[in-house]
Amino acid sequence: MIKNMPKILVVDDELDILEIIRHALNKEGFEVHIAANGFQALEQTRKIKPDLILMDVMMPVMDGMEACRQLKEDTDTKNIPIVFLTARSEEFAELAGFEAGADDYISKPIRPRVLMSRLKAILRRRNAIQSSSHETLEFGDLKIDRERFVVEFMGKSLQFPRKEFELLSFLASRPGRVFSRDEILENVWGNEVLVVDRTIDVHVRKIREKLDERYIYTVKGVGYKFEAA
Amino acid sequence: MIKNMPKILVVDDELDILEIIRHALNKEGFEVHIAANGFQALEQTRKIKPDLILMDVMMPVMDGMEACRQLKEDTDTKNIPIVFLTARSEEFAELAGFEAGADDYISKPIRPRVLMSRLKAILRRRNAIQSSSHETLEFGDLKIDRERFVVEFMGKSLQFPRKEFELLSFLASRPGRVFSRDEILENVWGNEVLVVDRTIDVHVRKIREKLDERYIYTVKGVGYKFEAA
DNA sequence: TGCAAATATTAAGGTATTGTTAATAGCGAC
DNA sequence: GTCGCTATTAACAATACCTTAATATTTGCA
Repeated sequence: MIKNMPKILVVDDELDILEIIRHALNKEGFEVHIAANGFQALEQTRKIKPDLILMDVMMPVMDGMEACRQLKEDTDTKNIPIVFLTARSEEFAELAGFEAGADDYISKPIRPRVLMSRLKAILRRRNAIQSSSHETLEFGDLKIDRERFVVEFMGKSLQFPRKEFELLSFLASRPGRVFSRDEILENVWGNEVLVVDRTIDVHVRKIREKLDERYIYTVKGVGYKFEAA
Repeated sequence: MIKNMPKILVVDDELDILEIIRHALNKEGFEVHIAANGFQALEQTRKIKPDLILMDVMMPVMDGMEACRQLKEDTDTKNIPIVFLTARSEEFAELAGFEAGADDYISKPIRPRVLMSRLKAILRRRNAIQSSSHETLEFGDLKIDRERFVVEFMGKSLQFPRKEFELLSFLASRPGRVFSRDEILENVWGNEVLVVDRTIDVHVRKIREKLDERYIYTVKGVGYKFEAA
């Protein structure tokens, strides 16, 4: 029902600013979490896995720069974009933030419109279709074109629904390898899905129909695999 | 596997800023060389033939403007794009910079994402210009003339509104490739627009009307694609 | 063989995504 | 200013999709 809105962690020691930003972001539909210093930011980040962190540079306990550095060192968090809030004309701070791995910064005083458009621009970037998975997979008379989102089977071009395509594409990315339902859910549905695993069976059914009952095989008690033979 | 990364020469007399920029560019995979003034910049340029020069305007020994002028006079170096770093509201300096042959300038304070995207854009443009960036695209009875901003469809010449043209043109620039709405926003609307993504749908509607419901196809849950078939 | 567990299958409902229209705001030309 | 065109948004409709639940079938094993 409720769409999966981006989670944003806002970090600032000034409570009123925190509140203002929180409110503004909430209104846009973001899921907002807060922290009051760098240390809390680290904790929160590990807990909630935000899609983006908006962080003040100057803070007690642990400043933004240091928090940023630590987050960028951790494999689990280094890909989370970090946007710094800086006082105007803190040029050096900005450049240093850049070095620490920040993705952007926004000068105070904060203009809501600007804030929004920056955040959205950054988030948009991550929503680009993963370029790494753009190779087309070929197996005899089956071709999975990840660029066109099209499956070609025995000469015919088939439009697969998204989940079916992703599922097939995932399994076919490692032919022969058996994936458990849990692995499939992890990879095709994502981390926080609330889906019964019988759902996979249904998608498998549909795919098998379209592909003449070939390619996807059940390994009972284990999971599914893709096999070209 | 190691790609031939662009060489960038960074010229600034402030060593700490130089270091930070160097580090940041390195992280993006550029091969970075440095110089501390205009004179060194000339030397370095002749030696390493950088793909792009990022240069402060204000420097001792030889300022950026003068260095730029000299580089643009030399046949060997005049095609190397030069980007100036200028203090905020040095409008005059910017104008003078263009006169001196600069390709772009970036105002301090430097915004990381802006810096990167400008540099990449310039490098991209350079690569693109030689090949084919705004040639006219042809697909059977559809012709997209990017020079005249005109679409010819089944013999008739149609004047598309700007956004519709840009959208069609963008999708058609990589036929078959599916673009997510976010990618489309990023590329057609630009970096910092604040536009609801349903806007795309409306433009798509209008384009489809004009093109007889052909060419633009929806991939549900993913995005849109252009297909000539 | 028969039983239990795992997987298949089907159809139906709810939901997310897109389609479409119309209203509004903005911009430029005259 | 007014007219006309474009861009954007909002609101509603349409539909493709995903998921589930209920039931059937298969498989492994006692």
